[in-house]
Amino acid sequence: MASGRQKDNPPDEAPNSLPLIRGRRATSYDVARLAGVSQSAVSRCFKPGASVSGKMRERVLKAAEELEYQPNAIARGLITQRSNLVAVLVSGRLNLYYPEVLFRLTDELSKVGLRVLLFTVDSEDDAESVIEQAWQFQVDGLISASHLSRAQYDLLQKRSIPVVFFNRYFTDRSTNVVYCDPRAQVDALVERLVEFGHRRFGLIRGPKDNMVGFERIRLVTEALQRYRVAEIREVQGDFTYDSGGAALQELCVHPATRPTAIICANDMMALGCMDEARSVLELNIPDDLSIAGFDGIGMSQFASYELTTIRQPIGRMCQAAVAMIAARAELPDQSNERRVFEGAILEGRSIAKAP
Amino acid sequence: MASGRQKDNPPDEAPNSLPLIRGRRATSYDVARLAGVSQSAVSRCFKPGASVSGKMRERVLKAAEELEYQPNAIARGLITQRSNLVAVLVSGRLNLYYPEVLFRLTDELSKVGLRVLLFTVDSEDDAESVIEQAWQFQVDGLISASHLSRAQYDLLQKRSIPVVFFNRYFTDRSTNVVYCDPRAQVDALVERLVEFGHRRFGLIRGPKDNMVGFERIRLVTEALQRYRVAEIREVQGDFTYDSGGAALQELCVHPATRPTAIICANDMMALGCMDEARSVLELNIPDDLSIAGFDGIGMSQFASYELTTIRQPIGRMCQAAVAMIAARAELPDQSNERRVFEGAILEGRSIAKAP
DNA sequence: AGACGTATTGCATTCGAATGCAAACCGCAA
DNA sequence: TTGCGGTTTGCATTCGAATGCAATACGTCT
Repeated sequence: MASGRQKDNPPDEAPNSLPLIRGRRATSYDVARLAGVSQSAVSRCFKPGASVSGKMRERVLKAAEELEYQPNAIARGLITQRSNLVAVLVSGRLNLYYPEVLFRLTDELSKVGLRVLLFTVDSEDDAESVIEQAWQFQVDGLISASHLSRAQYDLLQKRSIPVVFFNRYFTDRSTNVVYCDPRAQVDALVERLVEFGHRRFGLIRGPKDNMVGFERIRLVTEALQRYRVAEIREVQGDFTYDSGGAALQELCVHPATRPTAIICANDMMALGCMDEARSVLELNIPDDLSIAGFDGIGMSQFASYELTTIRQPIGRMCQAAVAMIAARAELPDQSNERRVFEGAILEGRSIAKAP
Repeated sequence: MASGRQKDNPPDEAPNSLPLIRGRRATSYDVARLAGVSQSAVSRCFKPGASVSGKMRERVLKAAEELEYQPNAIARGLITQRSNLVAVLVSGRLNLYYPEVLFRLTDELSKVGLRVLLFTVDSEDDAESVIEQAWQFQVDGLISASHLSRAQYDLLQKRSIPVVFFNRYFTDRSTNVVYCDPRAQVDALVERLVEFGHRRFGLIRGPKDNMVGFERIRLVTEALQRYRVAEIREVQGDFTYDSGGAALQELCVHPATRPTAIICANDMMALGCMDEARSVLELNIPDDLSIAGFDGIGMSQFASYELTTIRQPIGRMCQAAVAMIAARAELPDQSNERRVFEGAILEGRSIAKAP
């Protein structure tokens, strides 16, 4: 009775019937029947390293091919408790930095047999529901390139879903992190600007809740203080192009004492800044105003900008993130890891001697 | 024996134990036990529109909350034959147009309870394996914003996976398509340029295998012929920034007879073109050379470019694509649908009177 | 109270693949 | 031939939720 799955179906049409049996996809039972073996045998033939004789494997694979059988990932996930899905969270506001990361992550993940369940997150509420979704789908791990609250992270921990943060972290929690530390390059950049004679600096921050942006500006500030630069004006941006232009206006309300060098927490704002400087304030970059950014996004190197910026080694960072999540999908209880990468200065033409 | 799932487990610790029972997630059985009802009752409480009394629903939901129970999407998918996953295929080469589409699609899909299984596709071989993957995961549908071969499409058809093409289609197959037809805008644009006195045109094509790029250039050519413009030079690009610059060089090998107006099959190439014109050929845009593009990507409106371009109503197109795929996930056997959207001219400052 | 109709609930089975265990098989040596 | 060790194979069960069907509870009317 319980064993009766094999051939107590209503008398079939031809045994070697069409690939799609009555519109349904072929199952391991169909293959087993056609090959004249048990369902378990079929299953084993698709599991690398299982104990199967050559003869058997051959017969099964032939039958499988004939029926166009592919193991059902859903059923497999149910029994193995591994979905082979990784949730990837990216911020939706179009930062042009995220897509690059996202595509790289996707490629790397697929190399190790993991699929991307994509979520865009724009607010903490979004993140809330994303976590529920990810949980429902039994994801094997989660890579977050967007903001998560501590409570949300703790929830993931409790549910033992491995998490890797991409370019963000908590100061008061140990987590898996892939991170780019631009310290050395910030120093070099600031030294360079100071040597160029800049004494009045403008800094454009990222959104308040963003660690990376905050950290970048902090490093710049510290470096400037080391060089005894006193005139530092900071204004708030939100990583978007428009906010870069607006921030520049704010920095230049008193034209006489405006900064001669501006460092933006990301490239996108730097571009906004350059455009605003040229087209509205009618300043020459870099002769009248030096501008630098962070990230090294593709368009920062377009001929119109040639921005000097501190680039992240995105490719290697994505590889690292995937390696970390894959390892933890395999063996969930590994200790947290923190991989820090160096940045690199991308020499553009957006900085020069102070006017 | 067969019924023995309910309480023949080894004697449990406390019945109202921790949310994660021995590290495992709570199942509907756990909830049922805690609430003192059957598993089916729990299932029904999570199915909208099922027949459940208020009393029961209350008890179950309370128990579920206590155990932090969420239905397991994998198990549900197995039995219902619906995964609630939609495969989204985008081209990986960084076109800056895809990310925008991708994020929009993701948002819209999540509104109707569908999740995105993301795949990047750079070659036909990629597509091959993507289709296998999608099939393994029993996706409820597939939205393709990248190239698929006819054979691949036919395979999806045979497996009765609903497919919606985004901005591409076959001329010899009926498919579900969401598409932007820029005909009217192309006419208007060409008329405008001709009125501006342009007589020598350069056209920069997209990659050979791309329908949309081809179609755009075809429409432009036809419009130009209608206006009796004879001097049309076409060169090949591949949608990237760099190829735009290279194409411009090609068009200007004989400076004396170079085009005075250039239309590019997408914005990205138009930007490359503008930059090349300004920084290498030292031409003024738009006074020496008019340039126009297609897409209306965000950066085409940056102050450095202010490109005149034909925009796609991406938002509405994504909504349409999602509506189509959602409907077909629900009822697979609907006839194919073809939704065509109008473009819109985005007035920039990149075109002017012929020199 | 009894009869009937409707709204709830539970039982048992199902989806498709993986796997522990036992049975069957093979080869080889005694 | 028998016996032993190792390899293949199959049996039966499992994962977690959904659902057709039968059984029960509940309410209403006579």
